[in-house]
Amino acid sequence: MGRSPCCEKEHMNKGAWTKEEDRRLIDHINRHGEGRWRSLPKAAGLLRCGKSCRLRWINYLRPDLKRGNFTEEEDELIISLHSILGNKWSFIAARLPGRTDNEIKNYWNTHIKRKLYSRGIDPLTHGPSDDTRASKRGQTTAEKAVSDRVMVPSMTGIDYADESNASSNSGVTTAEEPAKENGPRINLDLSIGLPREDQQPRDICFAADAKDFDVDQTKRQICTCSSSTTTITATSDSSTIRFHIPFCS
DNA sequence: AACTTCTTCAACCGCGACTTC
DNA sequence: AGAAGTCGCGGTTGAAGAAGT
Repeated sequence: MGRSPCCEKEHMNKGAWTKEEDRRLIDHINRHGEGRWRSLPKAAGLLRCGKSCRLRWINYLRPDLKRGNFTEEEDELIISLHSILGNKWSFIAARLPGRTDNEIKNYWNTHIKRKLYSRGIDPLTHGPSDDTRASKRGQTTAEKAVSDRVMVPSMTGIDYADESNASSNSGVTTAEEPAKENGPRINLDLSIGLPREDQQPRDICFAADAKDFDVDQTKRQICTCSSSTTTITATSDSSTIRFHIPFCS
């Protein structure tokens, strides 16, 4: 069967964008808005793949982008978000207005990693630096395990409180923690979504997959929030992960 | 000045998730 | 139900400029 290519590779421009291409893309999006990336290149008269147009707009041309150096506050925010979220650059970017996931990812790899090493902190585990564990490039098994197994609510403005284990990421067991292999393996597989049309305003959906984690089925529920915030807690014998969710009015 | 090595970051690629039909 | 289309994410690449020799 196979997937059809995202675009015709032949007769397509690749590499750096020219000023004229940028102008056409900006002009088209200003007139028609974002989206419909697949058909955009033809409509805008660009010999580019739709994906390439989307990336160029999101990472470089969007008017709300904040160009320039990262501030010390942004550095620290990225570090603390990364300690919770791992390489979930899009989630991290959602908390830094004007910054893109690609920009943060590059900044992490070129600046922050080095900064953390100089502080004696392992950027992968956010624990004490241990050169024997840290790979020189790419994601370790542990890091991948964390990012693979914790699905973070796709809303901005979410605070995470982890009461499980102050020294570990969200109390999640990882491939490099075989000693805990026999303990409860946490795979909350949480998802929190915006309310559907047929739900009451300010409702949120909370679903926990109980495959690997003994979640009380009563917690699989739709929680109605009557105040400006609500807290959802999932616990096992050894761990608690709490999502504290402020709502926008 | 010429060459090499290092650093940065825009852009590409592959894949999974989601949507549409 | 499932195939096809589309979007978005995260890892990786490579060109360009900076720094070092």
